[in-house]
Amino acid sequence: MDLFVSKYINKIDKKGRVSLPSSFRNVLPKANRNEIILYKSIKTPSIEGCGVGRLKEIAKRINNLDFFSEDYDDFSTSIFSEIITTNIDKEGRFLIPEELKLYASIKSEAAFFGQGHYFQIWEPKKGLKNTEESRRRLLKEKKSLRMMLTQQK
Amino acid sequence: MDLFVSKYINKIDKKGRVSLPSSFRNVLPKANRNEIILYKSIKTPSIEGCGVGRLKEIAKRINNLDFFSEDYDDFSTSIFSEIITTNIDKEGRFLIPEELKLYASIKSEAAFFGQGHYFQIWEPKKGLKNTEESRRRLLKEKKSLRMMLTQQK
DNA sequence: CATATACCCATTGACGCCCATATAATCCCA
DNA sequence: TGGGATTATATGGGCGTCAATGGGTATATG
Repeated sequence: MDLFVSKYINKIDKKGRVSLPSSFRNVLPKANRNEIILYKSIKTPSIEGCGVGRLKEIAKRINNLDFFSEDYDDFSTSIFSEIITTNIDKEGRFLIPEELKLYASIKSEAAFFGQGHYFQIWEPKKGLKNTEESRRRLLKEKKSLRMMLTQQK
Repeated sequence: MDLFVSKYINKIDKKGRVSLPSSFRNVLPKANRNEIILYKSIKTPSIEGCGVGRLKEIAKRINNLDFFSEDYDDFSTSIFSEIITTNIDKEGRFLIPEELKLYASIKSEAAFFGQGHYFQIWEPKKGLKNTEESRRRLLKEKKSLRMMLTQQK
């Protein structure tokens, strides 16, 4: 499986280390399996992360925005200037930078949420609450969620 | 046969393992025959499952949504973070995650119901009851059922 | 020199792999 | 075509490996 899926809650130890879930590590290309990038989510108080390869994809997405719009500057500033690369140790752990932990209110535990081509890191309670709210919003339009899950190609 | 059909009731052993019915295993592509995805059914207290190929389809569809829209986040959160991949061992068994067992009230036995391109896993009694109710609902609209069953292509 | 970070080692529990058996389905040949 | 032989499926259990976690120590960096 080459997608970030499922959710995991891992502990942050005294040294600030936390294990990147094993299934997430396996999504990273074998070449750069010891490095990920992290940045503040634009829309939620969470951290987003992915392999370094995904940077190009993000750049493309932002490039597709209207160059002269306010959004363009806002997104490129918010994302690119805030990106932090982190190393993963031999045991599969990494350090969440203090600034990002503050942004996401993360203290002793980190909840990892698969998002397909990237993942999010939440303070566990906030993350679960966010999942519920997302689902509630979507269920208001049952048809679209069903379609997404059951449609045949 | 490349569809999930028929129903089976299998036991869950001490370790939590349960056999995926052989005919279901044969529906999975030989390439990814050792992995399936599971998620909570939207409309019923049951688990739905299918091969990983379907997940990639879903990923593609979500990826085509506007990256910066709220829908994008809602879909990827509700789907990717809720999906769980499980491995199938050499004997054709897999583990049903605790959270999903709770959701479906599954304890010692699991009932598998073929649903064509996917399948459902139920607590046996609930599953059979659901089948009856489904059929009863259909019979109330005999006309449409007749049409469905007798129509020639 | 002080703090932060990487590396190494250890522990625990969960999971995957292997082997075994009983029942059911299929085959195969006289 | 009957019936024994072979294969497949569902199920049980032992055991090694890996993931998550904790901690000691070396190293780097300012």
